Amino acid sequence: VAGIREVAARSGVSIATVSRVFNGSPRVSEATRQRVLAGARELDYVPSAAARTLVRRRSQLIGVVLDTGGHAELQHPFFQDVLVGVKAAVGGLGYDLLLFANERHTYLGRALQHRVDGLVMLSVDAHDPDVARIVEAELPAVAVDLKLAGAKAGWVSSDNAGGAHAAVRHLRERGHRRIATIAGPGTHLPGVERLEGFRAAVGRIRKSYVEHGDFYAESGYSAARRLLSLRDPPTAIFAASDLMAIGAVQAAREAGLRVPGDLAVVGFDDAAVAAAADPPLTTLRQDKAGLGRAAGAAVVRLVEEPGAAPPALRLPVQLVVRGST
Amino acid sequence: VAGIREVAARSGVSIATVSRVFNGSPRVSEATRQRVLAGARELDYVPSAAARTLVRRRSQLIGVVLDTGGHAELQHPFFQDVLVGVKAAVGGLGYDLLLFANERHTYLGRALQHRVDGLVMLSVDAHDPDVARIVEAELPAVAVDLKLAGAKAGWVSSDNAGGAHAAVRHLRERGHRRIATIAGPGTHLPGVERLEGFRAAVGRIRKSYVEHGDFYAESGYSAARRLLSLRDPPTAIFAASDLMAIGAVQAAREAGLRVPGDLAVVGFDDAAVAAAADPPLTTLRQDKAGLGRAAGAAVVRLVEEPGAAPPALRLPVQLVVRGST
DNA sequence: TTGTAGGCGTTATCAT
DNA sequence: ATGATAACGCCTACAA
Repeated sequence: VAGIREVAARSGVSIATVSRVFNGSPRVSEATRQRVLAGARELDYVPSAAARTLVRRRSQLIGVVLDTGGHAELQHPFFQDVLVGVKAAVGGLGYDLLLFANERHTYLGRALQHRVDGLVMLSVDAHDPDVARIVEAELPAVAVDLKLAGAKAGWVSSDNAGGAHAAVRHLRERGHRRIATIAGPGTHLPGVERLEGFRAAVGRIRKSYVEHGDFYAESGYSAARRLLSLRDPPTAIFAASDLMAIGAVQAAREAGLRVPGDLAVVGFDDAAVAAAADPPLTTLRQDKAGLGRAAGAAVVRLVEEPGAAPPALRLPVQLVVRGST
Repeated sequence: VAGIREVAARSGVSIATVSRVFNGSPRVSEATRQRVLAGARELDYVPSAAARTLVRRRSQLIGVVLDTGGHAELQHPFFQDVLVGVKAAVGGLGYDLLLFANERHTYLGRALQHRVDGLVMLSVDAHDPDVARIVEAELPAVAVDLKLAGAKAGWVSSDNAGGAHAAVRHLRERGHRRIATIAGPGTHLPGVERLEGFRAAVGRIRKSYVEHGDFYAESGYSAARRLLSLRDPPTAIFAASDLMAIGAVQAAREAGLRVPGDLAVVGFDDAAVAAAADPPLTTLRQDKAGLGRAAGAAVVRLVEEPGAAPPALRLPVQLVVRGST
């Protein structure tokens, strides 16, 4: 609880000098610098972030928004891995993370309140008016899986369409012709793009071969049940997430089908469950931590480099063939 | 970017009055209150957290420490669920979370720098001298799975011993007599307590039936291989985590054993993988979000109520019987 | 009920 | 190279 004045007194200099030392100013003699540093250490002095923020108008904080009003919010394992990446990237660059928990204000309001230098948005609705406000305010912001675009706003995402394409190609090679998909919600970029990629890859497709889910297992289960009860059921299913794929496998089993014998299933994500599932899931691996690192590094660049171009980054995805196909 | 003075000017009052309005002071007439509120809304005014922190000496921030220097830090799925709980609890009470990412200082240093009101510690080493400093400093702190004890420091954890006991009882009922365990690291409370509970439940036990792992799958795999290569191998294994249990199942399989036919396996956590695994894992369900909520609510109580007693909380654990036993 | 003014702990400008 | 000192945006006695 020692302040700059105590340190100044103890080392026999003015507070201005102490401040200079802690800000790496070259205008300090090596002798005094050492003296100040020593005094500071003895008093366990640490500059107050609040005071600094007030005068510098920068907080060295990156805000993280992580809540979809509705569903299980940050429950999906995907977010944890991305968060790990964000943390690693911004931490290395001297920033800490502010995880908004208190829901009193709009995103912009909370950001301004804490004067965060930038924002990483992990699970927000594309049509949320709050998001638009952030872009307008030109607060540095990078979204994951959402095409934020603005002077200071960018995005990072996986190659969703390419992944879907690879899934279809893989299933084709395995001899499948009747390939259906359990797509994600049309409100999310991955949902949309994986479906588009799928469509482009299969060519003309009967409408009944496209079902929708919400990325969680339960929805994959019911979607698969609908697909399997068609008069001409698919022999392969491409699910837009591993959890939905697992739900689909379960539905297949209950219908007396063997996987991959009677039905092949491909997921997306390569979440931890994928490898442990029965059978181990063939899936498209996203570089989740990589997305996080990219997002984190990008906001910081946006914050620190005046003319930096907002990111519009696509990370590659990798087909991991396991037992479900 | 509007400050309190702009709002004051716009609504024709002094900044003191604006401040009173935003702090719920009763010494403001309803008329002016409305006028001020209106003005503030028009200007999108939000009080600066930095300025507030400076004068109030409280930040409305709860710090979260989440890194074990070594291993995959917050990689384990357990932490995500706990974090969800913490976020929900503190958010509802008007606090936000500060996730330390920048590793320049000690925990205490970072806490003081940001003037966080309290700390939730999710994955720290019991012997870390930094932790001791926090306790001494009497900064409100609650740890998960670590028996922090001090005037303002407490802890929450699951009923590890009870869970281990339930696992053994369950295996006994299934007819098993040769029961081994893959314990967690002796440096972590859950590792120690689950092993103690196991020992107490089985009575005398041959030393070779106790192996150690680090909670992750790979370590469970190798531990199980050692157990299965004994001249008198166990017919059942209690693993201190689901991931290790899954590793054990894999080892059994490679040894040509069927689960649960030749070898029964019980895990701990009920992580998402448990239900999806092959076979679905019998395990002890921890209320992970509950741990987080308890920790979050407890720190806030420690912060807001001067005489509050530090928590020393044990949450119940539930046996979930599935296909692996 | 409302306003004035000092201070919270720093940084940064101007002097010296 | 170092020292005064005015902000930074807000809260809170103390006055009115």
